[in-house]
Amino acid sequence: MTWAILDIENFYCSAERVFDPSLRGVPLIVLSNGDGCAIARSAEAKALHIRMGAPMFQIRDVVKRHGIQCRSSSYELYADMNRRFNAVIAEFTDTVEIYSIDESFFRLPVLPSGLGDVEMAHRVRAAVKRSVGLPTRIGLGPTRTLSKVANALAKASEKVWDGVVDLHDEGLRRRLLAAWPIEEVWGIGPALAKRLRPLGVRTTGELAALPAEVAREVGTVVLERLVRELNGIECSDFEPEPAALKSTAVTRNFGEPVRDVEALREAMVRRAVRAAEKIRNQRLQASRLIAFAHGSRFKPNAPSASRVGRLSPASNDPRVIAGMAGRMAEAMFEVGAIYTKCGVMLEGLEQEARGQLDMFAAPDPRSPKLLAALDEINTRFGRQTLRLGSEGMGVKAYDTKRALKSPSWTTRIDQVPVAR
DNA sequence: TCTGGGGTCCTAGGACCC
DNA sequence: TCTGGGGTCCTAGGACCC
Repeated sequence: MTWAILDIENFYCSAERVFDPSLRGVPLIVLSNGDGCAIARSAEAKALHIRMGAPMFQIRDVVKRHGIQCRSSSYELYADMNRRFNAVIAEFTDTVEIYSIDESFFRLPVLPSGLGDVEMAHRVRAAVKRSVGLPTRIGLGPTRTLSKVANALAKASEKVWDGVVDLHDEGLRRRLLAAWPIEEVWGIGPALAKRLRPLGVRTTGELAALPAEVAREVGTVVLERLVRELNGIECSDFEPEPAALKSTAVTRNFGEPVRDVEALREAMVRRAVRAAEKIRNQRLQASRLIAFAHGSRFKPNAPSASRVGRLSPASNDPRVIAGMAGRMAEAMFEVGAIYTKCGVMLEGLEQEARGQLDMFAAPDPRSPKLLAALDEINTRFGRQTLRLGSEGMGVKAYDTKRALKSPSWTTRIDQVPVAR
């Protein structure tokens, strides 16, 4: 069996280009929430040395000089494009594992077609290009980790490989891994690379040769498994079902810094309401709530505070969750402090209690119907149609800015592209 | 002036129990 | 001065991912 991973080239940029041809062939960057920094770059923008995560205020000159196109991120569009390309992969195989917004693992051989893996990979790429309009690369190997290395190699030398690398052949593998730096390997971050360097481990070939005990000592079982996988030994099975969400968070920078307790509480409540909505969508409830607020991490003496609370019984009721988060915001607020970000995290997620609720635990037996009505109204008429009084009304200075957002091409009927 | 958001896994250490 | 040996559960923090 073969592991394959398909990733979309410069995903957010490529997704923007599908519906806006004027963005094709020109340098393009997609910005983080609040239009703060570049989180996706087209090949042309990379050629102009725009770094991943570069803050806008630092690259403004280059952007202007070279006419680099900028877009705010449109997560609805990217999520929709993600559904589309996964549907195409699913035409070839019933073993698709969505790994991230722009990558999916799947297994080959896909169908008894008589074609080799590499040939099939090219077919999948062509189908995604034709049906969805997105450019891709595919890595193949006997384990997930090796397919990720193969994918990275395909990315690094586009011209040499034509978008598909297969690391099954041991000779080829030895040769390529010997020249591949460990920092580029899935699972090796800066800290691990730093600990491996003194041991003389700099290339992926050297990493693969590390004895298991040493790997475990330097890293953890995670590194030990990684080394095994580099040697072609599978350490993880195919996961047919997406794993249940264990925690979720809604955290945002403020559009304008916050200095008063009312604004902090209201912003916190808005995030809490959104977090509660997210877990209701998945029929989950939370047993732990963490609220935090802090100032700029680039400024000394910036405020930073958080509070942890237990939700007992577990809940997904915005009145409960936002109530607690709002009280926490008031409790952590310091007079004179300047806050630039706050957020709410929900943990200990479990399946929603179905059927009869505990009559002593449930504050209000009408709640399930009320929440269902809330979600239905907000789905039909738009988020925030029905809201808590404590959320406040209208757009506030602290709300995140998204000045450069493209139209909602695929998710708003009044904004679908028109062909003339 | 201006620097993203959202996840997972692992380990160590404390609390608590018998 | 002496003061066990586990087990489990929880939490905080580090490291990694995209």
